[in-house]
Amino acid sequence: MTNQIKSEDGQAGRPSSPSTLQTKRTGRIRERNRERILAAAEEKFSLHGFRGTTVQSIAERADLPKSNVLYYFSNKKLIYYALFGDIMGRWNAALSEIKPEDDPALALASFIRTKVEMSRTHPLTSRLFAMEIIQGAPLLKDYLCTGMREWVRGRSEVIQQWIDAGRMAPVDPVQLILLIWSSTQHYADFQAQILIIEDKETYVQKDFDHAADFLTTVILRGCGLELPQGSNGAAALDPERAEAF
Amino acid sequence: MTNQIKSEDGQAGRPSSPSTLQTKRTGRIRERNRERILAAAEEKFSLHGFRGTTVQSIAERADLPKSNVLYYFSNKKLIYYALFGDIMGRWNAALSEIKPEDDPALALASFIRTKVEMSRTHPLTSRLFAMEIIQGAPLLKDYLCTGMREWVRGRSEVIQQWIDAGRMAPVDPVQLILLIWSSTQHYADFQAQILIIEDKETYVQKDFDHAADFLTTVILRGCGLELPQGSNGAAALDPERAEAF
DNA sequence: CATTTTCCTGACCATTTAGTCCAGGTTTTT
DNA sequence: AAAAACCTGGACTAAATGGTCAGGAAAATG
Repeated sequence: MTNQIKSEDGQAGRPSSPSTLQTKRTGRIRERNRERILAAAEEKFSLHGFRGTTVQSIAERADLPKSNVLYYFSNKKLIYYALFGDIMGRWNAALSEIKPEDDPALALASFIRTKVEMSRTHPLTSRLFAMEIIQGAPLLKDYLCTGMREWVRGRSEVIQQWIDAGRMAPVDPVQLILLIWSSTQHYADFQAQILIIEDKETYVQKDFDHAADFLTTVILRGCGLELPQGSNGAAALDPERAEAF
Repeated sequence: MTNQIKSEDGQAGRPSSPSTLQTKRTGRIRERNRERILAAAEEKFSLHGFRGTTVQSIAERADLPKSNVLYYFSNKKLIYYALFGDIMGRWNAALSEIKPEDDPALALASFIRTKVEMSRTHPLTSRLFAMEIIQGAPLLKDYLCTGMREWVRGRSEVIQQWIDAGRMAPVDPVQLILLIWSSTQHYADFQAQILIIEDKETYVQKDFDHAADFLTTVILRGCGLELPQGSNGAAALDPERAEAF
């Protein structure tokens, strides 16, 4: 939440409101080009990692001369840093808090669905993050040590309370979070593999829905939970056979 | 830099039977150095990807001069290729077949456990594979198209038979395989993240056992399955509370 | 308008990298 | 002991890469 990786020139006045439109016209170009560079960088870094990506290739993708890229970001590392500043903020914003009084089934289902949706809408971000972690998180280590550890601790405490209250099966909360994390992340990170296995060219919305349904069904049932009738996520289970279990 | 890579599997240079001892003595050194180079390469490639890895760094890790590395593998790509040749073979060997007459619970539990175990014993391999997939599997594409697609198809057919026979809940078999794949793979690929979250320096055997127990419990239950009494994998569930579900 | 600020870029540089070549060396096999 | 296989330091090349910089173009400002 408040945790933001630094870098990223902070407020960077967006010319959004009509009042500031005139006063803050300076920087418009800067903003636009920054975005283009970061978008290109996300693509490249997520594909080849930090070392494997050249500034030149980012520049080409952004359709700018290399000099111009280095005018905005004085070196490669700064681009990388800036990217993660954006990313972690976006993630924190997307994943809502859970509270002890929430319904466990609904809360977990929502978590799963949001995460799958993020795999769909931001696959590059997901892969970039994965790359960074696989490489030992040299850059994110600090952030993870504070931000994410807190994040996980908070959620697992709530889950533990659900368990203590007998509202779900007693499973290790941290492991549960990891399970949801990995299984959802997978749809973005291992897209290539999945597409090959399923013999498809691309994912469509339906595929993600199907995946989310499946994960919700299995994981919730695995936690001794069931979605309230009519809730989203029960579609994966064939009602004919479902009652047998 | 005194630390060098263990030759790992050792099947190569070991004079196994007296009969082959004489005939295949030539090439012993070749074999040994090949192994060393490949082990070093696996480490480096899994850390920085293909582009991000230099031949020099591989040579240093293998404690050999660069000339020697290039004497064995005339270019970088050949090292990378050779690695995957080894890897896919090892994987296929490790993951046993499943048959319709097997017990679903036991078979899935075994699959999960083997896969977690592979995350423990071959984390580098796992990460290397992950990297390759994230990058779109430029090299593995062909293999995946034949080998892995077949592999998945075979397993999912068996799972489907289990479902049709009413021996487990009706879930999408392919999705189930993906779920097991991702959740187990995760312990190797995202090791850095997990260690940070759990505030540990390294994994120990116990951690992997715990993870395997958890996954077995949740996924099996998610499939409407239960391990026969006394089987491995039930330990994660507190028996006090277990009966409530 | 003139001037100041912001933006842009081609040319340039030092370093790294993959890969070649090879002559002379060592070790192993026969 | 000869032959075959293996090893290696170093010198070299051609391409690439990260990064610098001076000076010019465009835009904002007064």
